[in-house]
Amino acid sequence: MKLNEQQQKFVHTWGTLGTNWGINKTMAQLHALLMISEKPMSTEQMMDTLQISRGNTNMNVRALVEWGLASKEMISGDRKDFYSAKKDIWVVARQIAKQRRKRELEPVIAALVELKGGTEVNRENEELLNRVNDIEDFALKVDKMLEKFEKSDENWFYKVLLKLV
Amino acid sequence: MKLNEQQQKFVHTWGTLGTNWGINKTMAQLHALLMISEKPMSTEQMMDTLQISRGNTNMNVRALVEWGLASKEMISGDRKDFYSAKKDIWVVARQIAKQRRKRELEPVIAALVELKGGTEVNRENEELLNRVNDIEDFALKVDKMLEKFEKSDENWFYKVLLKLV
DNA sequence: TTGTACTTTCAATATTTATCGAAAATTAAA
DNA sequence: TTTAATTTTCGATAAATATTGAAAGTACAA
Repeated sequence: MKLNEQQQKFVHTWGTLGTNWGINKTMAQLHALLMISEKPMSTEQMMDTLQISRGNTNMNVRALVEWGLASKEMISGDRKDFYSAKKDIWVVARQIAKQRRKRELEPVIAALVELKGGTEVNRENEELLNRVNDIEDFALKVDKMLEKFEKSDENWFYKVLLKLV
Repeated sequence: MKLNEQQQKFVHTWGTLGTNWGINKTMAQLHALLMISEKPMSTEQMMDTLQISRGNTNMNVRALVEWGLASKEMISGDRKDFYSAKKDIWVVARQIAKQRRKRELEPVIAALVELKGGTEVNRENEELLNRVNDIEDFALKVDKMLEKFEKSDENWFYKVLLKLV
């Protein structure tokens, strides 16, 4: 697939954004590419278009599948695997929220709970316990919110926004 | 400042968390340390406690100040600079939201707007324009939400949560 | 089976990011 | 001023992360 100038810019921009969000460039660029491609793409096509290696393509496209942002497709009459992306940004946002909750929030909550369990309540640990309690409380709230978001739709989000603003 | 076992664990945990959130380990550990310290700390004390170099300490403590997560304090009779952290987790969360909005969201919105501006509306770019519009729309909504969050307090957040869940 | 098209793995390499430590710059007391 | 204490900068180095490319693995048609 040969990209025109605007399409290249988009892929590039999305790649940079990914970097800022802790997603690696290749993964984000593959995602961008699949989002603007009308047909599912093969590994070869993706390698060609983005000028990256086979291994890199394979690893990152599978990461996308694991994140629920792309899916493997079979095209009859062809032995290759093809991939396409979820194009609905709300679905994408929810999948990302899900991953981040799992990877960034849950471990902290677990760690804080464990920390509290082993901490003696005395003058020396007072400040520590205050901090841990506050953070845990906050983390649990954010966790709940994300959980809700994961299960909701665009319409819900829009309503919430109206209430807030 | 000599940390007891629990305090060390806390600093360590917060450091790991920071890493997952794209904040470097030292910055997060310094923040944790200042959060559980009852008194403001000097560069020396922080270096000692965390076993890190002067340069590293200086750079990261200044990053904390820049993020609004710590502040410089003068202690009369001492020439050194001392630092202390915001201890209210709500304040901390809001400051982080502010930074992330500025660094991760605003550049995307700008890039998308620019991209749209230079894109010819034709069959070839149809998919691209759809994606860009959707993403822009979503990004603007999130941006609004974060903006609101930045200006609100714990109580507001709690109310919102009640409505949602 | 065997050969072929395709996918996956992984050690080597490159790139990016964080950290150190010593020199330079700044600040404030003498 | 001069001097000493302290902070900041920055090139060198280390650590972490991403990417390559070739070899190994898999699946499927003949």
